[in-house]
Amino acid sequence: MTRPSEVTRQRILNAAERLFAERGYDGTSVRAIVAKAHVNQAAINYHFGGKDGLYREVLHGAFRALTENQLTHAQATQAMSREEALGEFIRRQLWPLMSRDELSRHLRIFNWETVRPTAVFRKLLSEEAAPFMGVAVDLVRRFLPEADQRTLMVAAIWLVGQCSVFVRNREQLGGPPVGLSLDESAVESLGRLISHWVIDGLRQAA
Amino acid sequence: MTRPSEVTRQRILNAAERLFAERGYDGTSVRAIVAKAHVNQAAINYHFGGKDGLYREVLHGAFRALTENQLTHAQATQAMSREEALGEFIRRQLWPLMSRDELSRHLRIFNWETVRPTAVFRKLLSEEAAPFMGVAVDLVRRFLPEADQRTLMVAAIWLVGQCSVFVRNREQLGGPPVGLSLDESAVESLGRLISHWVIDGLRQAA
DNA sequence: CTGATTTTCAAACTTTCGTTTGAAATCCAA
DNA sequence: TTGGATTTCAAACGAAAGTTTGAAAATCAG
Repeated sequence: MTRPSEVTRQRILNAAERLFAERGYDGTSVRAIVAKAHVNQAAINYHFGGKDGLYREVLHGAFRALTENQLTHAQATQAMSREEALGEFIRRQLWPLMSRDELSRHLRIFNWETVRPTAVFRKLLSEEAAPFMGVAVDLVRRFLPEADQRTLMVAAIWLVGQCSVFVRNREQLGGPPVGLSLDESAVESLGRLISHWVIDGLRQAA
Repeated sequence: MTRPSEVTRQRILNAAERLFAERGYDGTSVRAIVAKAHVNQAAINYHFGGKDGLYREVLHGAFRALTENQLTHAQATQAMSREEALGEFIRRQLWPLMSRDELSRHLRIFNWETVRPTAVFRKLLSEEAAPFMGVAVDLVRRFLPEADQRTLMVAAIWLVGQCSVFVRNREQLGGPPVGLSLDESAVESLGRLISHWVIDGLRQAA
């Protein structure tokens, strides 16, 4: 295990993550990656066994970072009231709107996968997404204590989706015909609005 | 204008729409399209001036069909109560879950554009999406008559996004760890749940 | 039917893709 | 320092991409 080779690996991973997030797997060429990473053409095949292996590694990294981010903050919300916890959850969902570059990048990679899931991604999801969904289920359960398993699951997915339309389309929302500004204070008020609607919706439903 | 050439055009458009929806622009080769359409390799360049021109045409067609579908049904909801109208809106948003193949295909093409918008798509959106958003704005205005322009717009986008998480991820939701069945009756009850939460959320907010 | 126009076709062209190759350079334990 | 292993490098390979070409076929007005 030599150290200098590790910086090459890391340079490739870093460049690849950015390009895969920006242009997707098909839209990213190996030559574009090695150019951005300032490494040799053959380095990808040497270190990762090919474009596929590199992508697999990037995907794993993004997934690890995202779940880690979610789960660490989930503990903090245990002590809050259900309304505070939900507001906090939604605010964190809106984080990518505020130039959280790394987070946004990881989400973007997932967005590509949403359109056309890779086998690798499907496996990753089915094996390791349970804790992530568990956080959302626990959250809605505090509003719907009597609901059955299926309703809880639907509510959890619904909750996760509340912000995604804003996060996913933030570029388009800025221009016509919407013209929604999304600076820091705008995102704050957006979070308040969504929290308000969601809390009232779930409260009544109980 | 000769008629036989029109069937070639149409065969190409049909095959291309399916493949672009399934695999995206980059993932679809000209050779795959002509094979599916049973036409000659050069036909795409002859009739559409290239892969780009063909994609442009497919995108326009999908957009036209979607807005048309939305606007014709919007008139029918004018006579309903605001709750009925909203329930109807949400039910229609869930349509693609129930094997509305053509609709699903058009939506899928848009989903690819959401990840990485084409210049063509951006132009299309900024010039022709206003009536579409208008329907949603009119709908939420009946719940929030006193709200300002920006709040209405946010609420409209929020409303449109209510179902997209289910529609967009329907493949993954079937498998672990979620295991959500989405047959006809399940989609019905899903629509009722979402309508319930949204109506209560907006009603309280007023 | 005739002749000009439109449309189809097989084949080849150019470029770009991911990958392979084998030698040169570098590294590190002994 | 030395010698074997690891890592880098420039170059080339074969496959697949989008496009072009020019002749053959089909079409339609007159």
